[in-house]
Amino acid sequence: MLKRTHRIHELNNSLIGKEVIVNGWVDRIRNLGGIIFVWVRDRYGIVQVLFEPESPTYEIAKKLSAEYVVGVKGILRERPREAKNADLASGDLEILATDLEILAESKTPPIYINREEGNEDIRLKYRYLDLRRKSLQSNLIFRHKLMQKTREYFNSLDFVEIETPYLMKSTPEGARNFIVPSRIKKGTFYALPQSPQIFKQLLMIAGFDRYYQIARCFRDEDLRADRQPEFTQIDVEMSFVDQEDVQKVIGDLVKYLFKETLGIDIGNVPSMKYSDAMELYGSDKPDLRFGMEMKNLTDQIFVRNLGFLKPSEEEEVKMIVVPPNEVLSRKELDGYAESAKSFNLRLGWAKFSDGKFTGSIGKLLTNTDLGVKAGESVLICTGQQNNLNSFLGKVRIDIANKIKIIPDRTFKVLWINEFPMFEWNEEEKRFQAQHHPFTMPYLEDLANEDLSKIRAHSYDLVINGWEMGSGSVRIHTRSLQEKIFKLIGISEEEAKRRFGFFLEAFEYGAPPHAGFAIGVDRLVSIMVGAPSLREVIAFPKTTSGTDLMMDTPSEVTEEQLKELGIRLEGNS
RNA sequence: GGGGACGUGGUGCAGCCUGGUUAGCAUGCCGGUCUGUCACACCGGUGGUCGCGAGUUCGAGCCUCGUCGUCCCCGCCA
Repeated sequence: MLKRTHRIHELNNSLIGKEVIVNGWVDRIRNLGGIIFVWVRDRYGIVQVLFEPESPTYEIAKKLSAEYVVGVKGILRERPREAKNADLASGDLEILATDLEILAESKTPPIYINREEGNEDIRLKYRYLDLRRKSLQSNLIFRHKLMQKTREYFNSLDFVEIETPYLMKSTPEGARNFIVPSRIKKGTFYALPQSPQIFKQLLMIAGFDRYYQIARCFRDEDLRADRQPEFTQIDVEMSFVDQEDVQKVIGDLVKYLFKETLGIDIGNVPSMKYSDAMELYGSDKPDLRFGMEMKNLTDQIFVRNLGFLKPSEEEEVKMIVVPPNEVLSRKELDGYAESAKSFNLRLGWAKFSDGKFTGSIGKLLTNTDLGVKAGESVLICTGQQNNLNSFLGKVRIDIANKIKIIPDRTFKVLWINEFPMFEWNEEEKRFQAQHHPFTMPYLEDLANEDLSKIRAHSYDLVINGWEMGSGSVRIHTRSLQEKIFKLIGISEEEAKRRFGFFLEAFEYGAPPHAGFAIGVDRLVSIMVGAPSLREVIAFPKTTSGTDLMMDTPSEVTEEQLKELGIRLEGNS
């Protein structure tokens, strides 16, 4: 075998005149009749190889086709001045072939390796070919670098990386678990972890003090562009710390990662209260790359005269101001008013130009009340607070996308603090933990009769409108943990049955602790500008949770089922 | 669970609204000409169960219904 002497990026001017061997895949062939140019590609780059008719390799070279694997021996030389290619890193050089070995042939590939096109189902079916593409390779290499920098960062702060089990116990609340049947104890099941939450808390109780892990997590829920059934988290837990300490460590990590991988200084990460985020942006993950914050007009006198927009006692009135643009048509603005109705909201709009307002509520407005600039439009919406916030929050983002005011390659990172401890589950008619039931509530709020008013020491990291991770201060006493279980309707017996070991652990000296977890897939996606998580995962699943390459999930044999003591319903 | 978009030679798309003769374009692939190309060029050729099933019709890639798959969204995802 012609074994390589150099990887392609290592070829440079100092090697001109020397004999080199490269290994790689045939990327492109240009056969000019008398002379054949072949681009050979490896992980590091592309180099042009030249086959001349006089060479004994010429006849072999004629057999080459796309994606053949080759070893090429030849003399590295400078290209003639007029034949240099500035688009190629090795464009000043070429290899004059003296020997060629075909290491593997290839069928005509079903996707083009060197073009950014192709339907995703075919790309996923032939993922090993898709992964030959530059964009995917650089995404995965970026991801590798980010994980290495993460380890470097935590190691330097005396964190210990500890693995936790993938076969564990089903947890209450939250996402559906993937279930794994036990063969040895028929009729019983493991669950794959939604996160290593309980284990990392136990590690704190064990005294490890500072733990991290780059951990796989599993959630059996419906998928989206930003959700895979298995995903990776940078999981962190610390003892003898408060919220600020954790945010400092994580904030510095994110800052370090941006600096080390992209060379971007994101500055220190600012904080915002959950209630402010909802009030200003209608979202607990606000995108701060652009303005258009919501303005609350409820207490302004003039809204009493806004006709159908006049608020009732329990309603609010909010406005967003849209910068001058040529994009938003009357029809589109009317469209927002129309969709507002389906959320039990009332919306009117007007554009300010030539000193007056035009539009659905133009006649009702004066600029002494609003103070907008020429060319700006306003959308004013009235209704029940929660609906109003989430609706206008979505409209804000929708409009910003349409009028293209969201800057590219900009990263706005922030903390959202003081989340509500509980949220109402309408289906089950009970409160449940908004973060998870191990979260420390604000103790001064606990006396509150209205559970929705109790704040939690939980916090999210948000980048550009994406939830990038979340964490909390944890409960570390049995009595408080039991109290929280009770509040969310987990009975004492159930708590004991499912978490007895955990509650017991609190009785043997549990230190105050807090932690966080960052979604690696999302972080990498946003940093490389990938439109979907599938672009930063080597072997992702489709939105229906299947792997098109392996064709799984798939059936198992009768024998396998029998061993597990499982019988399928129906005739399958 | 619900809504929407898409499914046509190996690949990417057009054709569907308004049903009618050999399903078109690009690229790939095969053959030929060509000694400085770089998405080489030029000439010739090859390649299609129009996702699958049913229905309407004299006739379906096109209309209808169902079904499967991919993608996006809502629910869901502590």
